[in-house]
Amino acid sequence: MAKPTTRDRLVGATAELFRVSGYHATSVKAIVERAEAPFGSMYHHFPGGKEELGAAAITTSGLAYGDLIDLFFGDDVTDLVEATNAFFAGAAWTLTESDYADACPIATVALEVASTNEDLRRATSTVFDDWITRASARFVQHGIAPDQAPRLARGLIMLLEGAFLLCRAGRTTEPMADAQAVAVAEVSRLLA
Amino acid sequence: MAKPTTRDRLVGATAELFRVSGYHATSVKAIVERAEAPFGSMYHHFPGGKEELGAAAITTSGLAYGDLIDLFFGDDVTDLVEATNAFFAGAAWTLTESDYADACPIATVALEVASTNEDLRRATSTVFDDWITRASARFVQHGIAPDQAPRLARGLIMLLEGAFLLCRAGRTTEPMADAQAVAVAEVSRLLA
DNA sequence: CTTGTACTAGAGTGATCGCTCTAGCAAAGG
DNA sequence: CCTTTGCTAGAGCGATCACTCTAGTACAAG
Repeated sequence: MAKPTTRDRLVGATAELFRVSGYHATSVKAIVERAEAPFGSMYHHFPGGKEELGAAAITTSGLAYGDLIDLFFGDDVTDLVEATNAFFAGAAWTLTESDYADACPIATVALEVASTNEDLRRATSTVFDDWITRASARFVQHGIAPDQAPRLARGLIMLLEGAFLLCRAGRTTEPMADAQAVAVAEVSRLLA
Repeated sequence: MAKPTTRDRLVGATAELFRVSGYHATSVKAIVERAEAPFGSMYHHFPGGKEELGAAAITTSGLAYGDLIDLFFGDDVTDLVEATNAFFAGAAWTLTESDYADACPIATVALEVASTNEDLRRATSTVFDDWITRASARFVQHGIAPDQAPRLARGLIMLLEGAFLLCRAGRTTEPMADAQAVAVAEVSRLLA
């Protein structure tokens, strides 16, 4: 497989560092080192500096993460409850496999910039909206009433994000299991 | 009312800045300026520097925030569903009143330090555990089965934290209303 | 070939970071 | 009175921050 372009490596390295440490704890120097890119190249590809690169990383990694929604709730799903169980179980598995480092790619940054950087805040908001739109469509496809689907989508995402927070803070997957139980109950209720 | 001690003002100022900007975007200089404290006093009261002051701010503001649980789910509550509605409605009101700045006092910091600073991670974990313990006791008091209370407590906290994230990112309280609906459904289910 | 464009490469910039250090002040104990 | 203790006060430290600047390289167009 060919080596990705310098620009792609920069975006990828930024996304990885954002996920673990957030925006302000990630230095430009650390990004270019991880990306094995020269310092000057970063400001060539992203004249807007760290902020522009950060926005690209949020959007790219956020939308890529959204692909998991189509993966877990795709066309071949026959039982929405079962898919929901698999979705949360997968999140728990990823957490333990990565020693609680690999959770939501944008949540940390989203909270950091929500009140302090309007451009980055909008980038995170766009990603969340994308997830909700995609999940809603999938839920309708699998039997949820159209007027209830966005509520369910937001509910599951909020449970997942809250579970990521508690799991990472406590270094345990117990909250994820509880989130899964609440999510399944809600899905079942709206299917009935 | 008497002016709080320098130490208390430092902790309070740190907590306020953490809530809006998180750990790494909050500088020691900004803290002492907001606290109207001399620079040297900070290192007298907190020889461990920013990290020790940060841990104190997390613990103090976290436990104070937990008092809201006893406020909303206290002895005088007769209808747990109604109390749950009031709890989430109060969170939504606080968000709009503060222009989406005043949400969870420790969530941003918790995600920032979860994988990078073990002492601070433990401080955030202790706060979350305190909330869950207190909420569980209140839920049992109001009719939830003891073996289900911790799950419900975690569920509501995760919904609240997830809602804070989506509300702040999107500058809307719509997710909080959806979280409220899911929470009420879950409370009702476990009361039946 | 020459020229132009896209990109690589890293030394060097001022600003700000967390923190250390010394000096001085206020009140209590003898 | 004098000394001690707890705290105030801020100048100054090295390190690191995001970023700028100049120079060099690779390659396509003409």
